[in-house]
Amino acid sequence: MTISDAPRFRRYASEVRAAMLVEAGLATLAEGGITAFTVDNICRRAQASRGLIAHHFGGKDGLLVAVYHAAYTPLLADLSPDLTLPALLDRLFSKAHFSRATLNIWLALWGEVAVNADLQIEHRRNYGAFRAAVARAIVRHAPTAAPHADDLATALIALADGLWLELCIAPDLMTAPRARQICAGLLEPILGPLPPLIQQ
Amino acid sequence: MTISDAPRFRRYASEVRAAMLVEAGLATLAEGGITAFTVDNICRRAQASRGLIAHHFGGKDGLLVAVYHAAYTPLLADLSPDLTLPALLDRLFSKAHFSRATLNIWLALWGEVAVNADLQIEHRRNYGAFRAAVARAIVRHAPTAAPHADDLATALIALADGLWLELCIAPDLMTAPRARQICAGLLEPILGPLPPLIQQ
DNA sequence: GCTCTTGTTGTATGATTGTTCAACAAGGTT
DNA sequence: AACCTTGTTGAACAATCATACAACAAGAGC
Repeated sequence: MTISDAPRFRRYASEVRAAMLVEAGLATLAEGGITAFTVDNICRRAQASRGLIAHHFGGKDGLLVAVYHAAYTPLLADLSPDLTLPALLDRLFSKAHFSRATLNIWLALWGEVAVNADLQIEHRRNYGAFRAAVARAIVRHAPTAAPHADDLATALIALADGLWLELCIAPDLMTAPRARQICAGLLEPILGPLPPLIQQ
Repeated sequence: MTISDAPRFRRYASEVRAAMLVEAGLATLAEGGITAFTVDNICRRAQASRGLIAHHFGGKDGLLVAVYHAAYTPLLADLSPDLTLPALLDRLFSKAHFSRATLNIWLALWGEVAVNADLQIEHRRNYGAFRAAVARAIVRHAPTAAPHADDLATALIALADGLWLELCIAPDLMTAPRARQICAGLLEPILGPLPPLIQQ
């Protein structure tokens, strides 16, 4: 009878384990919404013990803030000042972002943001940065639209979010390319042609 | 020392009490999101004992479905076939509907719908009826748009939802009239003038 | 191979969750 | 005024929740 001396667990660097927990949190939100966002569920998925969330994030609320950050990261990455409008649309309607899993995560987060003051502050800051980038891209694409750039940026983001929401109702009908097409169809009379850069 | 013989509680007709619980459920969602949607919170708000939710709705899930219905009711009411497009916009961007409280309720519900199969079925049915009415109003307003009526209806609803979502970020900046104006601004190049019928 | 740092475990704890159900009483009917 | 229907109560229950913390051990440095 041999007693296994294989390590009972593995030690990770703090940032690595934190990232694993955030990833598990995102997956949990995608699968079960905010209701499923429990310490047990997340730690089970991350294959870690319950104590780790408190240890790395101070508690469940801390992890939720980190998860929120992680959700926003791909949208805010590489927002260079000379990002073109078609490139921005490509990003908004990419398969990775315009997906059911990502939508579920955002719906769960929005429901919390609407009601949680701390998340709200963070939300406004991130959203503000994103809208500013959209407005810049609009002006760059159609300088004459500059006076209404803010309204147009708001409308563009609203359209993207609303079409995205459509995935809740008809995930098979509302594909990313079709959403992009509908969005461009409404903007082109005002902003000129907005061809896709990448064929999906 | 007198012992009060005032009734310890009041009996309501089944439908009346059910409506009271639904109302309390809506208020709870508006205030605290889906996380606050608990039997205790709702019954406390409705000034009823805990057993009543099970008695009238079979359980918490049953109440949630009823609450979902109640949230959709004002949107689906009076969708007569000859509803005009400006009148429809007036409804979507009315102060009662385009409000923070209503948005919070919907964000909480969407987060659940995304993840709950029963709610999803109900959601698709209601949403389908609503979009059909929007498409009818579009064709009625601009018959030449008939071939793209479905896409336009989708886009219109998406815009309304997305602008509504803006209340999460800047409740003071995004007013109902401004949202209506932005929405009309995008649709008018395609559908012609869409003046508000009612001055808010 | 020893030590020391620190990431990790898992139990204990108390609060809160949704559901059940037997007892109760409000209020109309007779 | 006695009765009966049925809406209502609230305690009991098991399950689940987030957190705290003392014991543990992985693995790098020596």
